[in-house]
Amino acid sequence: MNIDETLAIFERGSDEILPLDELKKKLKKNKPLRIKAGFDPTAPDLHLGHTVLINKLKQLQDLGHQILFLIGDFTAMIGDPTGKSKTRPPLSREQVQENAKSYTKQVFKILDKDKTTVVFNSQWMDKMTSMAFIQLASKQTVARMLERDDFSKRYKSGQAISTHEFLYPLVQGNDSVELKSDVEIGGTDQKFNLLVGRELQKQAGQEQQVILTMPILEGLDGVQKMSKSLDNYIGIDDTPDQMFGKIMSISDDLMWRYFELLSFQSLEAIANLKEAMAQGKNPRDIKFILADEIITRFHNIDAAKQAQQNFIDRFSKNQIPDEMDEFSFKAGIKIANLLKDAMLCPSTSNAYQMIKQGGAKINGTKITDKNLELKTGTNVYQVGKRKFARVTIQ
RNA sequence: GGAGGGGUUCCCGAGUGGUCAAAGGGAACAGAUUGUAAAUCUGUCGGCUCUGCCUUCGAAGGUUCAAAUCCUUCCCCCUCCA
Repeated sequence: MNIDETLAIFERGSDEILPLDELKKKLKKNKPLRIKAGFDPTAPDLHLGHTVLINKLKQLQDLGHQILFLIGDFTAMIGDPTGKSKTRPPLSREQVQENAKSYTKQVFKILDKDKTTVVFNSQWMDKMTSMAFIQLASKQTVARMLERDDFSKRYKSGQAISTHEFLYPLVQGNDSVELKSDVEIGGTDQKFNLLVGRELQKQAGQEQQVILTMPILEGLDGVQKMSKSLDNYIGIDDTPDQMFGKIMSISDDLMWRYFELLSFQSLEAIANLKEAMAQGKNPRDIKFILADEIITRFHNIDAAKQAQQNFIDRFSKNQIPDEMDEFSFKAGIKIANLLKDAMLCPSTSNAYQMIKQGGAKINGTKITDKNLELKTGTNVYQVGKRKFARVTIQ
């Protein structure tokens, strides 16, 4: 494989490679590159947003480069301010370690475990003296820190920035010095932090790392980035049915974004699908294709087919799902309390509203009377289109 | 250290003694429509033993028949000056 071909793999789907010439130089040495990617062990459940980056690591790993998978257990205790409009609450050491364990386990569904070097930045940060830490802090000015987009936004809009948040980019940059990384990969929101790594390596007299940024994947809402805390994510541990449902719920525009960043189909194939939609093909069917590919990747093709069938049965044919939570109550319970206790409504007030609006059903029949006397037996209770529970009245 | 501004229901943000469970927007939820999409329209959007009752407006006290609104103390945030 020649350098141009290799470069194409680096570039595919990436947002920026800075500076590109340096990457070419590094590749010309014909040695495996040390490729660093850092992760905060804050969200123990990986989602498709993370996989955009991990897929890239996998591609580079397959080219024979060395992946340095850095778990920011030390930095997690600072709480990365990147992309946050608020100070992030720091995690305890116990939480961090637990998260890190589950993190790596999931990552190795994609990366080759034997070829990946996992490191924790507490390995060197715990040993750093306060003197060394202050020296590290002296390597960057406040004005430079405030250049960072999210810091300056928060500063201008009058939101709090704690001093320790300034340390985050420095620690991350210092990690690059410790690891002598050739390339660091991160999301576009990490650009500033990645550049600090270059800066610190230069000051340490090292060859500077090249930075490669990957686009941030939008969550199901299509606006904010996919994240667990915003509950707009598709987890790689989600069941096939969950994945299918979530993928189908995204907007048509977002579907193309997902194709671009998550599909392994060629750009040409994706262009053909777009053309087909313009010709009148139902966008729903194209979404099916996307859902199939992703579910096949994390489960298998049979699961994908089954999920699709379940989806069609459930929604297109308006059937109720086979599996749902089951509850049992004593006779005499009021309908509103039942809906609340069966987790179908967050409160009895809300339950009354749902009944009033015709959103509550028993076996598909609308509940119209809020004082309805419930007969004993087992029935399917439903609120809205997707919340079901099998309830037994004793 | 000094001066000033501010903390309102999930978020933003009105509200300066009663008509305030608190305007408006966003998000969310339900209904209609549909491709369980988007857009649109309608409604809801603190809790409960639900045609009524109870609890909220940074925290704790106080004044008052009555407080998100006034007073006191405390906590937190921001701006300018040093």
